[in-house]
Amino acid sequence: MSEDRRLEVLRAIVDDYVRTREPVGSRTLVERHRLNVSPATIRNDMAALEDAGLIAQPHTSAGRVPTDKGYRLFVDRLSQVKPLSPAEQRAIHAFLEDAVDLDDVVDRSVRLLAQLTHQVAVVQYPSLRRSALRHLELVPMATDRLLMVIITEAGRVEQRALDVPEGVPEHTLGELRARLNASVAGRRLADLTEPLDQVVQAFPVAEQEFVRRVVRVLEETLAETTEERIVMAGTANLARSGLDFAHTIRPVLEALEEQVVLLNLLSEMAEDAAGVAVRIGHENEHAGLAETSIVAASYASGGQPVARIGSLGPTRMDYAGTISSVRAVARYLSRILAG
Amino acid sequence: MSEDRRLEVLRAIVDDYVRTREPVGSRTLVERHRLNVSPATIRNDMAALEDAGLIAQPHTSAGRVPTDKGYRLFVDRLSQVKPLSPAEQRAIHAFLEDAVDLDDVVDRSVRLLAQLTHQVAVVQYPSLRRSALRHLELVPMATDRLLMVIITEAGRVEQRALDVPEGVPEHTLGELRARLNASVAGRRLADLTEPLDQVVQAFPVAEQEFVRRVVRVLEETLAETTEERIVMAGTANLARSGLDFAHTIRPVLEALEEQVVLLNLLSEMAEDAAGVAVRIGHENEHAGLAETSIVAASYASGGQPVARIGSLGPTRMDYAGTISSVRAVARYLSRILAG
DNA sequence: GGATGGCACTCTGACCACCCGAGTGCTAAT
DNA sequence: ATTAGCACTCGGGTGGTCAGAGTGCCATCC
Repeated sequence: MSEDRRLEVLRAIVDDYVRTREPVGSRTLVERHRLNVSPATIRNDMAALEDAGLIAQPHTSAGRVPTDKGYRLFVDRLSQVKPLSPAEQRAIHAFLEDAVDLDDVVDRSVRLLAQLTHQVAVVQYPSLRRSALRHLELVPMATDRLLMVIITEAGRVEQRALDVPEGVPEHTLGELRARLNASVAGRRLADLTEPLDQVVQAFPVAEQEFVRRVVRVLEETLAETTEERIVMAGTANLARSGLDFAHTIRPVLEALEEQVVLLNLLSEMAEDAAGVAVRIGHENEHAGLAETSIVAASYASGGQPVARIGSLGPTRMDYAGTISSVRAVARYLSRILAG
Repeated sequence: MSEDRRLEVLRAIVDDYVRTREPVGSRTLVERHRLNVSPATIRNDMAALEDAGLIAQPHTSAGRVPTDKGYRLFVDRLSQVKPLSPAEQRAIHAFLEDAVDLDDVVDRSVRLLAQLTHQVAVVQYPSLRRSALRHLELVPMATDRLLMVIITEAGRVEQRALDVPEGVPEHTLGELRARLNASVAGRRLADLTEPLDQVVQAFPVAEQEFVRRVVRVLEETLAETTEERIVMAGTANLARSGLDFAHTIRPVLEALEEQVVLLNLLSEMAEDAAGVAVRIGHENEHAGLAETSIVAASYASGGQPVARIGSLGPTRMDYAGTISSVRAVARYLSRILAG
């Protein structure tokens, strides 16, 4: 009983099942794929695959269906990349290139990915923490209130109001603004503690309390993870693949409404050598996502990965195609943000 | 044949059908509601209601179901307000009050409304156009590039980058900033054209081109409707009421993904005396929403209505309850934004 | 003239029995 | 190790029957 053929059978089962959504039996398998052995032989292989927990039958006397474990092995060892056509590549690039600002880039990316994969697409906004800073502004709103505006290399703009002691002179503010910009520009949060300390020291002791407060708010804002945002598109595609879910798509929709769930998920996922991460069915902690798989990849801004994008659908998905699409969009997204 | 009783019968049919999701027949109707007449009488009334297009039967020998027109009449003349309990009112207020900024307020509002109505809730961000401005900032990003930050009374912050001629002196920028703030603060877009004109005139001719450009970008940004944003919650509730839709919830999800559709819808809807607008089934232009009803109300900031919130569900919905909830949330939202 | 009781008619949905086909596992032969 | 053959299982489709809920209509009553 050849090990190779067994894996070939698994691959064939996954292919067929993904295409037809029907449990696949031994006869149809030998007919559709050119395995030059008899159905009986395949049955033996299937029995072995079932023992190994890679496939299962929904009920006696039905064909076989891949299990999560089966899909996992398929993804890790059997699926071959399905490169996008040059036309598709051009289309992606052209579409993203027309974006006018960061919001627009993110919006276009997520729609694009949803359309390419026919699934639910999610895009995480560039993390403040991991982004390099471009500019920082302090705007007086009242005598005792400042607005801090932070602009990152990726184009993200974040603002935060803070209370300050009354009567800080305008020139102090101006100096602080200048020094802060000189020390933060082009740096990321991790490299910021020391330069910011130096900024504080540069001021006379009497003003240090005020400066320290500003610096602390800046650090807090950058470190804060609650500001992580996600956008989503293609939820309607879930309804189309509704038949792939045991009962309803409700638990999935519920999980998707909890942005926290998605954010955790995306950040937990470990990427393989090719830069793509895949979570299959029950590998997801969240119960509502037990029947869904997620394909994710990081994108970069200024050379550094700053956030992730992903595609989510039923475990019965076209993994090869989805992986290609996710990777392609991530790559073009990085390219746009770099330019 | 009394007209009054006929309407009473319609009301009973709507009540029953909303509660049970089953076509309601003459016998069960007299049993459940204390109409002291015989089923045969009700049948006659039903025939009349059907002639008037207010109810219909899914198939011969089934009970009756309200039509869109029937719901419409019910909403306009028959439904009585269902005030929220004081406990609910307090809960709403307390929940919204804890919000830390505008994003948070909007986010909480939409979740709250989804939970109260068990339907899909949408909240439109305060319109820039209709909001009063609080502050305006000009931040130099490069020698030939400015960032304009606009802050509204409602707390919305909007930014826009613009190219400017090289070498505008710092003091010109400072003066422009001061003059702009003096002339826009507390005003809305409609009242802005003339003051802005005066700002332009206040500068020497040589600098007017630059100033004019800044002013034009400001006006554009405020006028632009593409920046209108919507947030949504409770899509999972659609799955629960999936049985209320002819086939799948897909067209509904698709419509919801097109923010433009929702924005148009919300802005088209005309509010009645009580400040609530209702669109029922086919009254919606969009085909995907032909089986859904929408209840919307405006909320205000600084005395002026600035945007809308709404609740969307199957036509077979609890109109009285939904209307109360939408109105309550809109009112508390206005209160929070005023404080 | 509106309300009612009676009656014949219709349609749906549940239940049931049945059978066909696809698929399996096992065993014996190659 | 592969294969052919065979007995077995199970789901799903087909068709028939039946009860129930509901209707429309007509004659009758107040």
